[in-house]
Formats: sequence, structure tokens, C-alpha cells
Amino acid sequence: MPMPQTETPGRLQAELMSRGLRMTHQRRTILSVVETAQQHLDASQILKRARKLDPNIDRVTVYRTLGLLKRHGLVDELDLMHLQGEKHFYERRPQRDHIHMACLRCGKIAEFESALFDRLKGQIQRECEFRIVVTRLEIGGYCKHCRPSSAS
Amino acid sequence: MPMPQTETPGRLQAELMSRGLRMTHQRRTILSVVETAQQHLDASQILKRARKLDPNIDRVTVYRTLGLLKRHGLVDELDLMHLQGEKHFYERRPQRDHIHMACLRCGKIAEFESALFDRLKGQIQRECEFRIVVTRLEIGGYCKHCRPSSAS
DNA sequence: GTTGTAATTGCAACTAAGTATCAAAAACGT
DNA sequence: ACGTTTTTGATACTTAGTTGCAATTACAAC
Repeated sequence: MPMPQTETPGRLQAELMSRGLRMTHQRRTILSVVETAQQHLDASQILKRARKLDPNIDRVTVYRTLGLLKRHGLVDELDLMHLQGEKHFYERRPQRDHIHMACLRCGKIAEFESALFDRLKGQIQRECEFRIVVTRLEIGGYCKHCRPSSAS
Repeated sequence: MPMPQTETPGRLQAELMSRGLRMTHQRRTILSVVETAQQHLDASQILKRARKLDPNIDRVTVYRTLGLLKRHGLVDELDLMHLQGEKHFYERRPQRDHIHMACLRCGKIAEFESALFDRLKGQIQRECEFRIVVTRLEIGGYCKHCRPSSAS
């Protein structure tokens, strides 16, 4: 998951506050976990990390905060092709949508941005008269290290 | 969900048998439910319909059969943006991939095929050296009937 | 058709992910 | 500092899906 050094720390906090939401200690903690994550985390991983910073945080609060972030379009929810059970993973919504590719053999997740994807979204908005709010393009297959021609 | 009249009934059955799998009465029943579905069904809807044909079918068998169909690439699993809980929906894999658009207000699901999408997949296979097995592009937003400029 | 074996099923118990309720606690405008 | 409103944590619950295993069934070989 890209984690550019230029990313403003605390941006999620600022966004939520500007929307008039109360900034509690728990929310700040959970947001900082999400913001500083180097990989895609699921709810229980987020809880575990949040508890290192504030041991009293409840998992319900994690679910509620993730729901809040989703509703405000600040994080995206991913399945990552359900390679590891039915978990959902979360990432800050990037400035430009990207595609997630999950290797069915080694489990590695790759990301990819594409002008064709942007054009496809434009086509959908125009031709289907559909106002896009959120997109999720996940692809399962074999990465270059896992695709001998014999790949099953 | 498109259900062309030209679709061969029993095609899923034939596919599974040609792969050397045993064709049990339960599997035949579940496959016929999936094949004749006019909408996207979730596991419990599939169970309910299968039980109308064979009241003794167990939900475990439904899950197992869906897993089998997924592994063989004969059905695709969809979230439909989780508009109705955490269910998964299933559809026969179409000949050409399509995009699912879920209206966040009225819940309607639309489908869309696009040459740009096909090109995007080609780009990914080439530039990322990634052999695509399955794709899932889901879009949440507002359909033309639900997008007054005031849509929240 | 019968037989033998391996795959499949149904049952029951289980896990895992997420949600609802509600009293107690905390945020934050005044 | 006060008071209202929001948020939290605890508990209990729901829903989706899985596991283990004995009983049953498919189907290939005869």
C-alpha cells in the first residue's frame, strides 16, 4: 500500500473534525492506526494496534469508527479476493482510485493505477447516467513469480 | 441479471461432470437453481430454492457446492457493495466480464459490459505480468432515478 | 447387476465477523 | 464549569460460513 512521506499526518482527523464530528481519544487512536498502516489491515488487526496505544479500546468502537470513515468516504473497504477468510481490509481512500491484484498462490497484493480505469469510470458515468461514489476493482490471478505455464 | 434463452440448460452440470466430479442429486438441484436464477442470489436464497426441489438439502451442501463452482471458475461471487449486510451473491460466470453498479439509494443493481474494461484487463496482464483468473468490478453510486443534484 | 472404494452428504457443534441495546462517560459550545 | 448531545464499553446477540465425522451415495470394475 503506498504510504507517501508527503501524506499529511492527521489528515483523517482533520477531515472528520471539519465535518463537525467529535474527536475522541479513541477515534484519534484508531485514525492514527489507519493512517500509518503500511499494509492493508482488517478490523481485528486495527483493534490490536489501537490497543497498543490505548488498551481500553473496544472492538465495537473500531467497527463503529470504520463505519464512520466508510460513510464519509475516507477509507475504502476491500475483500482482497477473500484469500484469508471473510475479513474486510481497509485503506485510506487514495486521491486516484487503484486496482488491487491478489495472487491466488502467494497471496501478495499489488496495486495499479491506470488511465484506462479512469476512462472506464467516465464512460460509466456518461453512458449509464450513474453517479459514481465508490469503486472497487479486485483481480485474482497469478503474479509474475507464481505463474509458471503450469500454474493450476 | 441476463438470462439469455440461448443458454444451454444443464451447462454447469455438464462442465462439472467433464471435470470428473460426481454428480449427485443435491448438486444437480443446486446447480439448476443457480442456472435458472433471474437475479443474484445469496447462499440462503439458493438453499431455500433448492429445498423446494429437495427438502432434505442441507445448507452445508450449498456452501460446499458454491465453493466447488467458485474453484472451478463456473460462478462468480459478488458483494454488490454490501447494500444488504455481509451476504455474498452468486452468478454464473458470463462469457464476457461485466461491471456491477449498485445504487446506494434504491439498491438496484445494473450491469455493464465495456470494451474499455476488456482493454484495461489486457493492460494489466501485459504491464503487470499478472495472469488474470477472476475479476470483480463493483461500483457504488446513484442511478439516474436516484441522483437529484441534491443526492447526499 | 453386484461389489468396493472413494467422494459426498447431513448433522451438530463450532468459529468468525459484525450488530443492537443501553447505562455510563466524554466532548464541546456556551 | 455547565448542560446537552454524542460516543463509548460491556454484554448479548445475529448472521455467515466452517469443521469433524459417521452414514450414505456415486460410479468404476467386475
